[in-house]
Amino acid sequence: MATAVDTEWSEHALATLQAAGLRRGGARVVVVEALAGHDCAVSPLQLDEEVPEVGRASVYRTLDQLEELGLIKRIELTPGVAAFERVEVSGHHHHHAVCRNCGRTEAFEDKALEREISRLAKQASFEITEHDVVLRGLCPRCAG
Amino acid sequence: MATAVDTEWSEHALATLQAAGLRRGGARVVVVEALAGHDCAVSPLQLDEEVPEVGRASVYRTLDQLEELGLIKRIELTPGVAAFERVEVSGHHHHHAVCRNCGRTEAFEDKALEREISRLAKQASFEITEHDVVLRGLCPRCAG
DNA sequence: ATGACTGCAAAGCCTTTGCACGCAA
DNA sequence: TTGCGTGCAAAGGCTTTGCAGTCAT
Repeated sequence: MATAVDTEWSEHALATLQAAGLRRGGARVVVVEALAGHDCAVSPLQLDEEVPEVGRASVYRTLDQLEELGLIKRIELTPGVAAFERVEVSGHHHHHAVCRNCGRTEAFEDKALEREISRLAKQASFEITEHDVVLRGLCPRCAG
Repeated sequence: MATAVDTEWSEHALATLQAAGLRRGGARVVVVEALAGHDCAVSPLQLDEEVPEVGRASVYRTLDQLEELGLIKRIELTPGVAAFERVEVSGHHHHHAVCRNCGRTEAFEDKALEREISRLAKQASFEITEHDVVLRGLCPRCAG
């Protein structure tokens, strides 16, 4: 998980937007690049603070479009607060543990878990395309 | 999974509320009984419609208290819409598949999945007490 | 030139809060 | 009797929508 800006993703995202017939508008590009700098979930309002030059409505509109195109994924780690994460082209992804006291999160990956989930996805009557796993409890600091 | 009212749960819930020093107020009892009649997630507004005699604020307040006491669990199946489910004393529970087109949900249980999750919970640095798994995709009807 | 894109401000929705009355204990 | 519990209405917070000007193509 790189801490640097994910240029591979942002280029892919901008290309996909373009392929979908959307213009490379200023606000759109700025939001995509802001997202490229986050390795984990960001809320729309956080993002809006990071890019004061972009109107809040445009941040929300861009997030909608990116989600629609499968470039980002929506998750809700804290009740009532939406958050978005990049979807890597590789399919590589992680899940989260969230502290119910302070909201701190920890990301984790697990192959065995993914295997069970693919198995379930296949046996479900739905055509499953994504999944979320969230573990909740107390972080080391809050558990004292 | 019974389709009848879960009186075991509602009695346990009312007893727990009482043990927590809360009074057996009219609105509280009505909301608990309404919850006892749902086997899967219900939203606060749905619940409020079912019990017109109870003020909306009381529905929300009661849900907060029940969640606080671990008698119900909050999940978000649809973006921006909270939903609550009873927590069975037995610990027995299910997860959900949600249609991203029509919102229809399907509940499922899986022992192997639960095993993987307990394993992860143990190895995490957090003290994990609960977890959610949501599968998303298209239901048979929407997948056509 | 043309219509998509943007920012701003207003409107919407769900949820929470304030307050005075009513009821459980 | 006491103060918790409740309903109503107002306030809050996040998100969406309308509209007129601007910019990408």
